[in-house]
Order: sequence, then structure tokens, then C-alpha cells
Amino acid sequence: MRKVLLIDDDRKHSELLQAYFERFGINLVCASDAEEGFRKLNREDPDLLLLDVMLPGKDGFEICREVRKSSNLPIIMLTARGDVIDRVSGLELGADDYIGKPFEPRELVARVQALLRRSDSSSGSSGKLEFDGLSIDADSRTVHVDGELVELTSMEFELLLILARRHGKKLSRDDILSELRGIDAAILTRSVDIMISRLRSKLGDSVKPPKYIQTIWGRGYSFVGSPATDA
Amino acid sequence: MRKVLLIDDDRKHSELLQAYFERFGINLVCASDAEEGFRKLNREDPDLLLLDVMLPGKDGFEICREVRKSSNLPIIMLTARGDVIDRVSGLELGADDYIGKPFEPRELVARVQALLRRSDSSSGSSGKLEFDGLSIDADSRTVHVDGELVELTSMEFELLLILARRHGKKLSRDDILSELRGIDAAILTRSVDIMISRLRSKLGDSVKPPKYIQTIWGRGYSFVGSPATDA
DNA sequence: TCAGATTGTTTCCAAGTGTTTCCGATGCGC
DNA sequence: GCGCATCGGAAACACTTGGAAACAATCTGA
Repeated sequence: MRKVLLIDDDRKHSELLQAYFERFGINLVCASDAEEGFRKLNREDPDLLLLDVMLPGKDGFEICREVRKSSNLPIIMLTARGDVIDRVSGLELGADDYIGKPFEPRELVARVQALLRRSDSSSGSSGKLEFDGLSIDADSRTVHVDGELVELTSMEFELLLILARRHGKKLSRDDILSELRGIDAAILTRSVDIMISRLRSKLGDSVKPPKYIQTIWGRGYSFVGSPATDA
Repeated sequence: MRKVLLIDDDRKHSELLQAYFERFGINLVCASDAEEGFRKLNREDPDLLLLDVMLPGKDGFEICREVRKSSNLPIIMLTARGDVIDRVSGLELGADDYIGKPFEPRELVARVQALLRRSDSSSGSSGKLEFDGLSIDADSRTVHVDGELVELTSMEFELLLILARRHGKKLSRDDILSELRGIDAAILTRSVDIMISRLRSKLGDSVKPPKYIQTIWGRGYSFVGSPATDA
């Protein structure tokens, strides 16, 4: 379960939020001042920090600065009035997000989740497209057909990505060319056909009953691989 | 220089923002609809995406969903009215942040910078970069491959650092040269190729199925080492 | 200054990409 | 269904880009 540390001197408010966060599977740990905050930061090792700006003693900005010195823990600032000055200075101090009080608890949860998702995905796999028998990894630029690694040239890979990202959509040769090479697709040749052809042969696809790439006569091409459950 | 793609149908507004972003050293590329957006997404390979919700044809939410299928590119949504429904659904769709129109340009820049900083730091500004079988220590300037110390010259080390810090990003030879030697990359030779070549041989990497450094034909290079589980 | 290491250039060759061409496939009008 | 015009697939070829070796220039430290 994800753990979030909230530093806010309003105990009542904190408890309400704690209960609310619980419903979304997030364990909210509360501290009411900087001192308690730093203690729990070490002991609880949270995944994210919620910082109220208005605090007795050391304020939220100061805490933010200090935390940033030694870690890149995601931080969201809670400030009383949402004026721009506060927002900007909070973000420039190294906070990752900001929310103005009063806020909808639901929105805070959404922001927390967005930020957690981001820090997850940055260390985990993300850019993966999975189809029935075909798996494309946009990060490592690798393609597997039935578990076998298939070596594609960069053009072939880009082409496959363009088609697969919009599977089901009919793409004209112009669409493909302009995504592949930019607006200067003025000189339209038939290189797309050839690339499709080479790609198909590498993927072990055939023309007649197409497994992945469907020719739409007079129009262009379309990716038709079954969206696949997951992998 | 960091590159940000803005998809917004208000050309005038886009141009103003473009000029404004320039002042902060951010290259803002503009598209006015989903079609153009997808084209430039591939072509320009931006570091972050700004999405207007209100667009002719496919709206911002839809674009966001499609992009999220195959990438974890940071996304900020721009919506006309800041009601909570929009915010929450935007964030739940996989956007990383949200800003309500009208907004202060300065605040948008701050949010963009915060998000860029975050995605930077997630790939390790903390001195050590760990990949599957490859570990880079930016402080001591040492590199280990499968636990073995590998001696690199300073250029080779810098080059590796540039690539690894932006793993997954396509970097042109110009990008690399200007980071390596400053903006005066006027004299463009093929020295980058040779450095890549030497680096690869020292890392024990091969060209055909690249473990670490991928050649993107006609474009440049990209670091593709798996982000590594261990530390 | 000299020796050795590092960085840049040239050159050749292999690999990737685009064009032409031919032929089979598809759609259309009868 | 038949024939014609057109479209798409595939092989062969031409052009461009990248990899690697050899070599030259530069830098570093005695």
C-alpha cells in the first residue's frame, strides 16, 4: 500500500483526510509540525509528501527546501490562498504540485495518484503495446513476435509504432509519411508500400489474411492485431 | 534545449506562449489539432506535452488517452474552466498536471519546469545511474559493466552520461555535440559516431542488438538500457 | 621536448532507405 | 463473367548513412 505523509497543524482536517485516503487504498500518515514531520519522514519512509504552507514554526516552503536537499521525494504543497505568487514560488522551490485550500478531497487524491503513478512509471516499464502474438516496447525499441525478438530498422519500428498506436484506424499513405518524416511529405512516392512490405515479412505477416497490417485498397493501411488482454 | 509540444487551436495564443517559453530556454512546438499533434509528436519527440482540452475534432482527453497507451510522456492539460470534474478526470486519464485557463504564463512555465525536473531526476540526478548490467557514478566518474570497472576517457564518460540521463530520448548528433562542447557545434563532423563506436566497444555493446546504445538511422542515437531493478 | 594517451579525420565498406519496374490483384463498366 | 484501368506487392537497383580501421592532430605530464 502506498504511504503518504501529511504535515498539517489542523488535526481535525488531517483525520478526515486520513479516512478519505483510506478509501482509495492510500495510507495517510499525519504530522502536525516540522519536527514531527522530519521524524516521521525518516521512520515511515513515505512515497509522497503533502505539505501545508502555514505551519507553526518552520513553514512548508522551508520544509520543502530542506527535503529537496537530500531527496527527490514527490511533494505537493497545500496553500491557503491560491494566489499565483504562492504557486510559482512553491513550484520553483522544488515542489511537484500545488493545491489551493479549500480543495475537493477527491481532487487531492487524484493529484496524489497522478504523482505516484508518475514516479512509478519513471522507474518501471511503461511504453509497451501488447497484441495477440505481438509485443512492442517503445522504450527499448524492441519487438517480439510470439516471444521471439525481431530486429527492425528504425524506420520499420517507427512505422509499426505509428500503426499500432492507432490500431483500428485507417491511415492513408500521406498520414503515415507525414508522421514518419514531417510535413515535407510533398514528394509522395511508394516507399510506404515497400516499408510495409518489409515490415510484414519481418513480422511473419501475410497479405491475404493479414494478422497485423491490413491493406485498405485505395485508402491506405490499418493495424488489425487483436488488442490482447495483457502480458 | 528542452522541447515542449503544445496542441491548441488558438494560433495567436500559441505564438505568444512560444515567444514566452523561448525566454526560459524552452523550445515550444505548436500544433493546432490532433492530426498535426500526432505528426509532430513523432517527428519532434518532445520532452513534455501541453494539451488544450477544447479542440476541433478529437479533444484533449482523447489525445491524452491515446498517448498514454504507449508512452509516459509528461502531460499537462489546459482546460477552459477550472471545475473539479475536469481536473479529476484529466488527472485520472493519466495527465500529470492540470492548469485552468486563463492562466499566468509564468505559472505554466513553472509547472512545465517542475515536471521536466521531475522526469529528469527520476532518471537520476542523484549522482548514480543504474541500469541492467551498467552502473554509472557521476560523482566519482566511474562506470561498471556487470560489476567490472571500465575505464573511460572524459569525453566518453560525458557522452555516456548525456545519453543515459535522457534514456529513451532520441538525441541527434547536434544535440549531443552541443551538450558535449557547447553551442559552438558549428563544425559538424562525424566524431560523434566514432565516440559512440569507441564507447560501445568499451561497454561491450554491439550494434545489431544494442544493449545500451541504439542507433536511430538518419536521426541520431538513443540510450535503451533497461532502467534496472536493483541498486 | 618526448612518449603516451586522447580526440578528430579520412577512407572503405556494410547496412538502411528510396525508386524503378514488373507483375499480379482489385475494382469498375459492360 | 470479361476486359481494362488502376492499385498494390515484391524484386532489383541506386543512393545515403553509419561503423570501423587506420592515421593525423592535439593534449598531458614527466
